[in-house]
Amino acid sequence: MAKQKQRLVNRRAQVSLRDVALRAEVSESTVSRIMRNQDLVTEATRERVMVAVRALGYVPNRIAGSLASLDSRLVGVVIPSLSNIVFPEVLQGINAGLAGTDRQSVISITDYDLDLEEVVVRNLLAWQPGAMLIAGSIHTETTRRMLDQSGIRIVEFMEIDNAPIDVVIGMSHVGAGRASARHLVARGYRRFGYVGYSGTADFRARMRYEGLLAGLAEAGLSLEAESVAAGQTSVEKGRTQTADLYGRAPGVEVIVYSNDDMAVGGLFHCMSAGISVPQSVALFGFNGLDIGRVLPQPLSTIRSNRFLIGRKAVEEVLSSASRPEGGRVIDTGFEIVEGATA
Amino acid sequence: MAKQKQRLVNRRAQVSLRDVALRAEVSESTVSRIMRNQDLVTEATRERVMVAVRALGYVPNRIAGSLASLDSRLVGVVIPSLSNIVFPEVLQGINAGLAGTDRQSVISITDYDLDLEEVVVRNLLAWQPGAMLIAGSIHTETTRRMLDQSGIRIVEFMEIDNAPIDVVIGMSHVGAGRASARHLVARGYRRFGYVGYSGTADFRARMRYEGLLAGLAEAGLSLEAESVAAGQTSVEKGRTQTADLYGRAPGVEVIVYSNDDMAVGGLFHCMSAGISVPQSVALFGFNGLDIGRVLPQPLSTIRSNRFLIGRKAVEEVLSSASRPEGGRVIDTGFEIVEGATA
DNA sequence: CGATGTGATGACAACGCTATCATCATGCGT
DNA sequence: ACGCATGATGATAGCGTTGTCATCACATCG
Repeated sequence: MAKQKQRLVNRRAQVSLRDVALRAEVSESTVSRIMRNQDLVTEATRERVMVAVRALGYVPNRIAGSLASLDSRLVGVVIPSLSNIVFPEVLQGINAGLAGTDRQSVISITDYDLDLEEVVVRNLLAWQPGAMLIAGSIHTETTRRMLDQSGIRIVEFMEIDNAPIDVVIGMSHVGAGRASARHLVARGYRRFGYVGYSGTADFRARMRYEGLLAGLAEAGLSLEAESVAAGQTSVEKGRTQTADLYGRAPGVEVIVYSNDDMAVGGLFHCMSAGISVPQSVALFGFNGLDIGRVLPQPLSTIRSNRFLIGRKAVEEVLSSASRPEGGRVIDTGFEIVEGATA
Repeated sequence: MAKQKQRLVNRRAQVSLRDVALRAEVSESTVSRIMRNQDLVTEATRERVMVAVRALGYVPNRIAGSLASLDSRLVGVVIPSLSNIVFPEVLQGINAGLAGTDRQSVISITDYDLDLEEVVVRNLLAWQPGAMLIAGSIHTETTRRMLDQSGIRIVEFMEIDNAPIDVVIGMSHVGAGRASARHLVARGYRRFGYVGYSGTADFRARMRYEGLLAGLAEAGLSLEAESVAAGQTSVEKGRTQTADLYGRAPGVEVIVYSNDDMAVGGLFHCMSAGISVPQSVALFGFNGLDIGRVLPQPLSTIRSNRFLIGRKAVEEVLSSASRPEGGRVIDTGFEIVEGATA
């Protein structure tokens, strides 16, 4: 006689496959097939089962399904922030790529903190995602190892300045910084200023900054002044830092910004302070945000394509379950937007 | 003799609890306890197990864990869009509320489509979330029933103009529309124009619009002209629709916008076209976005608090696992921002 | 007319954990 | 020395699905 263990309480709560099967007088297998739209089921049976499904308000349990099939149909997404508009834009691209598939994204935020990123990646990996999309290619050693050893597809997106674990998608930020310098030097500017925000956390902003310096150095130039704010990017900081920098170094001919947010703030400062742009001082941003295009004076900047990056990242992981030999680099490029501020 | 079924391939892939237990020469129970930080384990044993965990690179499988414990520790989030900045702002609040807890949000986008919302809610419910946060309180009958019958905590956020399933958090958009009208009438404006975007999809914009009409009616007034663009909100549309409306009805004294994006576009149009604001025409927005504050001319608008809405929504569902009797309405209010454009 | 598909359904063991109960030393009071 | 908490660990039955094979009723064909 088998020993019977009895639970104190019945842990089962929800309507399950079994309930539907009992009600429709078929096996659980049949209900399962119908719920997954597999064929091989008679129309009459399907109808009978669906009646039971509707009557009971049955909703399949994907947690159980994922465990049984060893496939969660989840895609992990890791981004540093939601307050910088570029990341929601990437998310839109990811969303567009996932639309119509049966995959679901799970998003986590790192606040530009590599240690938090490590925690977040571990927690996401625990959900057995089929792929992981992560912003940037600078991680802790442990994060890299976890991602690598997971065996799933990994896309590092935004910048392509470093070696990939699997695939990187984006543009060269060092290249963009250098391109800014060359472009502005070619237009005759010689006295440069820089306005940015806390350089330590945002590696891409730092890469652009370094590309800028390198580009200036090629022409035998360097920055005359810079003003960097702490914390996250904002239009307001662009405004205050521009006031600060231009007050200290009114001789600069052009100010290069870490990004468009800051540059827009700079333009607003100039408009308010009666500083003519680009005659008295020229302004140059980065990102190519929509807002820059519709300003009274269109912003001169470099456009990257965040939506495309997100969509291509998804396309890449959906295209194959295995990693390409030796990694892959997908350059989505960038484009100088002439504008009217430089 | 027991019949032995053999799988064609070994479906097991990952390092599991069993592997760790074997290596550390303890039972699976003990490893499980340690991974969940339960006490009752000797320090020596814990150390031995952790060595094995690290050696094997073991990552717990939350799908299996959730199934066994009947608790996914997931919070479903449903929003209409990522391209309207207010939703990422709510997400930030949600993220802040969830930080430090062991819950993880899962986000889905509806594109302002109630049928898609239904699909998305069903798919999210399949993940057995412990709570669901959903933008708006207008849903299909089926969506409402699914949410209601799920038994989990449901927060409908953004507007509080309708009856809750469980809890609603936000502000009255009809009230905000009416407040705009009263405020502007009190300031002496009589000839009103309206600029917005496709009213059918964004119910909140429509509520504000109707509140505006109601407020104007109180003063015996009505809209002299309106210009509504199709599709999603953008600064650019604000600009083009303003040009359209002001061209057709140059006599309007004030233009009320569906939101700040559009209003900023309107201001840019006026700046470019040399229309003095607010002398020739006044502009009034809605949302209280950061950008409005730092414009050369601060935007007059109504501020809502999206971050707060997100954070409070999370606090509410974390505070209790059961729904309050008869529902609950949490008003986060709104505030008229005087600005310089009206 | 029996062999042989073929299409529809059922049975049941995984999947990797957690909850629950069982077990087994120890220490302690009496 | 004995009974009994107490603390640490083990054994095992689920959790709600899916994958795989088995079964069974018919139709088809040479």
